[in-house]
Amino acid sequence: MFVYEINRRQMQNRKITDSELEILQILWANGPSTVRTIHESLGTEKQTGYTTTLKLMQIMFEKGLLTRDASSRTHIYAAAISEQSGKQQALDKIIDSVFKGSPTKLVMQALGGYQPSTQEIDAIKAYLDELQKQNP
Amino acid sequence: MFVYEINRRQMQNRKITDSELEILQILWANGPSTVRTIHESLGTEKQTGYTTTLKLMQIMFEKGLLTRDASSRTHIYAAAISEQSGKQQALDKIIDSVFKGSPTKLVMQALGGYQPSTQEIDAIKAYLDELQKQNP
DNA sequence: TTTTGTTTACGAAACTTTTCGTATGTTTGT
DNA sequence: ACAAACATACGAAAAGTTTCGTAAACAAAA
Repeated sequence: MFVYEINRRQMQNRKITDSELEILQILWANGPSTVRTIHESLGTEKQTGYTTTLKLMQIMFEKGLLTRDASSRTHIYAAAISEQSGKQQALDKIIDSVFKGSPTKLVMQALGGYQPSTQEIDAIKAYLDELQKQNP
Repeated sequence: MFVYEINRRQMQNRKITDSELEILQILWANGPSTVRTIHESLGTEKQTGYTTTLKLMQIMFEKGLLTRDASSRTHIYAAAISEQSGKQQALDKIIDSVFKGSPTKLVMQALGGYQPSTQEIDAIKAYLDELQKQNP
C-alpha cells in the first residue's frame, strides 16, 4: 500500500538549484526511487556521501519538490512536478531573464549557436508545420 | 583616456549567478556604465542598497566577469564577455543539464510550450532556411 | 543472540551568495 | 572654507546551499 506524503508547508519562492535538478532528472527518467538508487545514479561524477543525497532529498521534500511514500522503512520518493512542467519552468526562467520574454529569440540563439544538421532542421520545420496547422 | 583594468586572477569555475546575470544584461543593453547607473536600472524591483550593487560588481570584476576603467574616481564598468557568448553560455548550461545535450529538444520544448504566432513561426522558418543554405 | 549493515533524522560545519554598515577620501554647492 | 553628497574599499552579518558525522531504529546475517 502506497501512501505518498505531500508537504504543503512549502517555502515557496526559492528556486530549484542545480543539485536539485539533477535529482529531479533521475526521478523523471526512472520513476519513483529510493535514496540509495538515486545516490547510485549520481554516483560516478559526484563524490559525495550517501547522507548528503539523503539530506538533499529531505530538503526537497520540505520544499515540496518531492513527495514520498513513507509506509515502509525505506522511503520511496517521487518528483512532485512533471518532467514537462519542470523543463518548461527551467526554460521560462531563462526566457524571462535573458531573452526579454521572447521564446523566439531563444530559439534563434539556440539554433544559431549550434549549427544543427539538415535532419534536425527538417525535424524542426515539420514540427513548426504541425503547430501552424493547429493554429490557423 | 580609458584604461580598462582586467583582473586575470580569476576564480574560474564558479558559475554566473542570477544577480550577476541581471547586471550583465544591463551592461549589454546600455554599454559601459557606472555603479550608480546600474543600481538605478535595477531600481524598481530590487530593494537593495547602493553598496550591495557596488560589492556585487566588485566581485564580478574579481571573477573576471567585468572589466573597469578606474582612471577617474567614478569607475566605469563593462561586461567582459559578449552578449552573444553570455547568452549562449546560459543556454548551453540548460541544454546540457535538462535537454540531454540536444539543442533541438530545447527548441521543440520552447516552441511547444508557447504557441508561437504565425508570424513567429514564419520568422523561425526563414531563419532555418538561412541555416540550411549555409550548410548544404 | 550478538554483530553487522542499512535507513532515517538531525545538527552543524563549510562554502557561496547577498546584503549592509562604516571608514575614508573626493567632489560639489553654498 | 565648510558642509553635504557621492564614490570606493572592506569587513562582516545574514541567508542559502552542500556536505558530512553521529545517533537511533530496524533488519539481516552469523
